[in-house]
Amino acid sequence: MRLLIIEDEPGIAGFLKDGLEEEYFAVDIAYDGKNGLDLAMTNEYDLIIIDWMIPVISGIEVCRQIRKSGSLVPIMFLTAKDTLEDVVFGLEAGANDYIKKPFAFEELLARIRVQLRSKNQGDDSLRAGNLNINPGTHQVFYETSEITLTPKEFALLEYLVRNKDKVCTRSRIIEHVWDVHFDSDTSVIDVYITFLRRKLENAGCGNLIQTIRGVGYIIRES
Amino acid sequence: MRLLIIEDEPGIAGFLKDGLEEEYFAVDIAYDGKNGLDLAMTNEYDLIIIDWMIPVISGIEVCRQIRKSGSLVPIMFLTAKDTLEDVVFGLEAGANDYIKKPFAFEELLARIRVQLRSKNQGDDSLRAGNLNINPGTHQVFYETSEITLTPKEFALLEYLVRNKDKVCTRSRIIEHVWDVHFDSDTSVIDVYITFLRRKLENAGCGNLIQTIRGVGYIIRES
DNA sequence: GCCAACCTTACATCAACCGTAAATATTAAT
DNA sequence: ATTAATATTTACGGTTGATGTAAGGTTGGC
Repeated sequence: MRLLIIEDEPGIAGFLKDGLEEEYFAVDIAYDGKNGLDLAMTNEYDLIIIDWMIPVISGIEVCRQIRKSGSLVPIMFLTAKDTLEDVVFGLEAGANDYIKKPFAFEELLARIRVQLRSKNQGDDSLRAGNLNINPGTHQVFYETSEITLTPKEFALLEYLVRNKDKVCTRSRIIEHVWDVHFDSDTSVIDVYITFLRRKLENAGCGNLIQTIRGVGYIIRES
Repeated sequence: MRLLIIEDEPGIAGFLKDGLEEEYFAVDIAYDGKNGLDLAMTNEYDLIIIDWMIPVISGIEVCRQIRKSGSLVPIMFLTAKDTLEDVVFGLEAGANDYIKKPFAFEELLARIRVQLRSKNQGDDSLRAGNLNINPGTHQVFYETSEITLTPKEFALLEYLVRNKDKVCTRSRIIEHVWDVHFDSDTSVIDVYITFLRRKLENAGCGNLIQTIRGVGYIIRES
């Protein structure tokens, strides 16, 4: 899952990036509104966190612009202010949630998961057949046995399962799971698909990930 | 469906080509306006994407020249500028749509499909009798059973169905399904027609593609 | 019957993908 | 700080599968 953080204080931005990467998110940072808007328009994020007070273009304006472009990506505000008007303003501008500074990291994380879950309609855990993925604990189970994955392996599998029954093209995988936008000249994806397949096979869950030659990969339900 | 991209930055051009080829488009690239115009005049594209700022001949001039030649091919502009005058200029010059740089690949793809659809008046999914083609997922169904096709097979069938009830000449087929690297004067088309007929036959959908001797092929509705 | 166009099959070529291993980067432990 | 362990990336030969070529067989029109 890929997040964008638009926050001008390097301290907070770094703190968030580190914390969220530990939770296996791919995180991009912009230090002002203009840059943030650019990134938001050029990439497909799964969630965007915007500070209220940022230079060049205000947070609320960034939010409006994103919505104006038709995007439905979940947006969360970080705000020092907490008066009623501000909240109303933020929600009117198209935000999905907001959190007051200072905040506990745990709370932010919980709210992020709520947004990502609602995006995925309903169910908390991700499934594909008898495979069960828990984004909160980063655990993967096939039937009763747990499969141990490294962070990148987990992120890749999570992405494929979230998009089950849809073909995941190489460009999209590299955008969402890695932070890369251009360099299409690498074979990391292949290697990680191999890693995943081996571990799944060993757990008795073979043939889950199918190759679509020249395009990408797909996990088919059933 | 065959596209022409006129874009001087190799990074962006390559990124677009890769992404669009994953979507089964045949893609040609020109790195300047002169070259682009040459290609546009000598080949029959289904859509042309032109960057505003390109060397030798400007994007807008390329667009004007194409229109002057009588072609109605959908043209999309990539533009860093976004002032009203530029848009008006672009549309006056005969463009069908424009998209601001930087842009999300998803959005570009959506707009491309809109242009291709409107060309085909209306319906989103392609049909011929009980055969159903989905350009978004690259799937083909006959009644309830899915037919698995390779990219070239798919592209050929898609073209024939988009032009159902019209005779598709060999040269037209080559123009739209293969790209500029194609070495004419071979029997690839015949071979792929054979491949398609076999797979369709196996799915119970025989006699769909008819031969018009000396001219080409046709799929008749009903 | 003759010719040209088309169909079919077999094979060659090329690019994508797989799998392994080695190199590099990161993290944890001493 | 150094070392060890683990994770990630790169490199590369082998394999597979899609695509293109060529050649011989078949069909249809004259």
